[in-house]
Amino acid sequence: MKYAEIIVDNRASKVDRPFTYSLGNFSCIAKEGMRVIVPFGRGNKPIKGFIIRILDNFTEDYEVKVIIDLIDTEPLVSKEMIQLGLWMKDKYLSPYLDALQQVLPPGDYKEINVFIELNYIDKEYKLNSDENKIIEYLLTSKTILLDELKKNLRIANINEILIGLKNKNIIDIYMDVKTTIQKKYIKYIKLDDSIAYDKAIELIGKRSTKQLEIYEYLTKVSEIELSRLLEILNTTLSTVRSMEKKNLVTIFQKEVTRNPIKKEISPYQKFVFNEEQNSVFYNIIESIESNKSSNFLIHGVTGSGKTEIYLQLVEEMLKRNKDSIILVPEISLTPQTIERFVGRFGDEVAVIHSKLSQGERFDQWRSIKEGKVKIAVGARSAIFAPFSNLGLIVIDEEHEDTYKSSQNPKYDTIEVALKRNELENSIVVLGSATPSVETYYRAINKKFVLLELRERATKSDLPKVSLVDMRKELEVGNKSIFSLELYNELRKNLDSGKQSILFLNRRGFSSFVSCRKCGYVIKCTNCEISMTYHRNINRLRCHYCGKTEEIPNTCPECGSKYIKYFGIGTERVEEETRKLFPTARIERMDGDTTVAKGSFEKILESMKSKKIDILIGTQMISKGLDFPDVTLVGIIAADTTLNLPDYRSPEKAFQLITQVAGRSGRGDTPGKVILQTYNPDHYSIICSKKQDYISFFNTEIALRKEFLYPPFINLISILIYGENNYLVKLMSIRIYDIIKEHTIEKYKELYMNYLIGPNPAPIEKIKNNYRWQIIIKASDSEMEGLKNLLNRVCISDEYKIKENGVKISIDINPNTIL
DNA sequence: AGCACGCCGACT
DNA sequence: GTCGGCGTGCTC
Repeated sequence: MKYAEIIVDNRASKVDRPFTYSLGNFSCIAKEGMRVIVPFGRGNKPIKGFIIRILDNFTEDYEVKVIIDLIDTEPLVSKEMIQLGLWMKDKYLSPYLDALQQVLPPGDYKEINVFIELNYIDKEYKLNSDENKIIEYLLTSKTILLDELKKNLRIANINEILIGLKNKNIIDIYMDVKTTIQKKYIKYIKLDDSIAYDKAIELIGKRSTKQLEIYEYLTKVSEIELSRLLEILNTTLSTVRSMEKKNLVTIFQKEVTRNPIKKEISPYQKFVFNEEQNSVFYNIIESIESNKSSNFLIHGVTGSGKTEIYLQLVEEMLKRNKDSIILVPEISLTPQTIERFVGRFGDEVAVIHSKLSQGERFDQWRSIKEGKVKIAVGARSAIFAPFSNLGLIVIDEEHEDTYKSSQNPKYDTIEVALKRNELENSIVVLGSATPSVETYYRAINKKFVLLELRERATKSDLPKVSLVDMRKELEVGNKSIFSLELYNELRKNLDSGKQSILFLNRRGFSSFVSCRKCGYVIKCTNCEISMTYHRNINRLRCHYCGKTEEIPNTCPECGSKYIKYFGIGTERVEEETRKLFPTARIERMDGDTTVAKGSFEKILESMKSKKIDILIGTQMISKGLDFPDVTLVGIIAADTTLNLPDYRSPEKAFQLITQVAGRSGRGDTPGKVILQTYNPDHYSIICSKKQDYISFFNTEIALRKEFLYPPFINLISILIYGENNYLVKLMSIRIYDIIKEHTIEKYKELYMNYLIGPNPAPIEKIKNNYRWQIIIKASDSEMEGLKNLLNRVCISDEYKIKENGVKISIDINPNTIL
């Protein structure tokens, strides 16, 4: 008799722990990763559960119950992936269910159905009576739900028999997910053909030219999508409606198949490496061949050809019959990277991105699990691609903060990759032009093999960056958002037919609205965040909760009329640019102009085909874009990121400037970057002007060491939030007191200020939730004990401090502490 | 989260 | 006496 630790399907935090059950008759066939039905609670209600561990014996002094049934015939995921999930649970203090969700098939794993399909009948093999019953049942219809088979046949140990049949290739067992998405319909229009031509013309009448136009058009095409008809003939629904009333046309619904339209991707040719690329590539290959499980950091300047190295590494993996995972920050941000992988490897690639529907997502997952593809390209979650023979994990632009999850489990993709590596013996390759301070520090300390690419692949020079002190511009009377130098360069570029990019890290028209008399700043009532003026809707908008508001004529505080807009956003940049260069073709790309599906790709396409002279955008345009004719990048204001109250903001500013600057001069013509700032003396600005990563790193790492920030220490952020500020504060104080009581003796001597708070978070309120924050600094060796304490205080509520409606979010080494 | 148990007040 | 209100505590 064996036993199993089972995670039960119940979201309540009180039951988010393993329960031990006896496996009874299923002892021999039950495996980790299978789903079961167990009796739970006093009423022994049957619920679904998931086996995380099999135990050979059981010695605790409580009674165990016996599982009712085994749902699966084989595990949903491998043992390694379950290990990975459990590791995340511990590492990031997340609930079991959330951690396991990541490694389980996408969608609701409880809704996965197992199907049995008849394959062929082997005449040589003699079926026993149970087997015969199953085959006979399968003959009635080819595919049967496992559940149905169990219910109708009532054969003891049916799972075992089925596996036997599967091994003899007589049946197929596979899984599929119930798609809960409703079908999508689109309105179509066609002529009612029971009305003859003459009769129809009479009904339309002589004055209705539009109706006649529609009628004539429909005789030609027979049927068409309603919205397309309106667009083509430039007419409105009311015209169509009046025709419908006369029974001239019929409007009907047609189901849309959700096949994502696959853009025709042209093959991407292999490039010959330059000397640097070659040495980096062989360095990695040698390490694979000598079977040293190793981790690498490729630090290569923008445009140094990192992608080609990844591509050829993947090719090497294919030769060895090994699988590869390629992670990119966010799929829509780097369409060119995707095109290159699909262009080179075609059908071998599964692409996992956020726009996939549930069903499509499951299909991609299954093709990976079943070994139909060998390469997965995708955003963060693709790190959990269920390959069985993983050889390579590439994390491109490893410094990007999308690699840290902000939902439970709040995992860091790089750490997960390293763990997967450890479990599955593959290699990890990180790449960036501006590695995160943590990663570079680890590389220097030999945790990664550091590989450098100092030249651009095309031998073009890095763009020349010139710094403009905007305070001096103001002194000489230039109140515009463009410095004289930027204006002149833009003009020059327009005249010579080159493309330019203008970057500003804030959308909207102005950054805040304030009263000149009393200084009152208009803030969102839900979020305590200053609201941004958006000219296109002529309203104020909160960038946290999306709420919009009328612009007041007088100050709500003092009643004065001197309400004014301050700061600039991309909308304003666009307007000013159009004013200065009325003939230029200008496009804006930010969160507001790319909400519509496909609009992002559309703008990139017109940029590629040189239908845009000046592209204005937010950080959306800073990554991975490669347009050879862009020779000028203007950074309107480099300071917005710099001034945030977060220890990482100098790093973020440096990375952003370097990445944006890297868009310039990637072709034959040397590029130029104009960097406008009000802080020309800040080390972040100075280093990015010189494009000197190393000196930035040296300055930053010294500061981190002095003020005790990562990588020298771990940060734990405890965010307590809820709608009742009093209760939130009360609970924060209780949590703080308990932590202090348990740590003060040991920690106080080590660090002066290891426990910070409880304070209102820098953003005090988001979506009507008041937020309080406690920050703990702890060394690696102290983490274990501390997490244990936090688990007892904040999660299992051993100290009974929980208040109704107050929630806690714990983040280990968070991205930002806002 | 559910669900049973139990301790108290109102009622055919 | 007993029915049912909800507060409390447990779930392998």
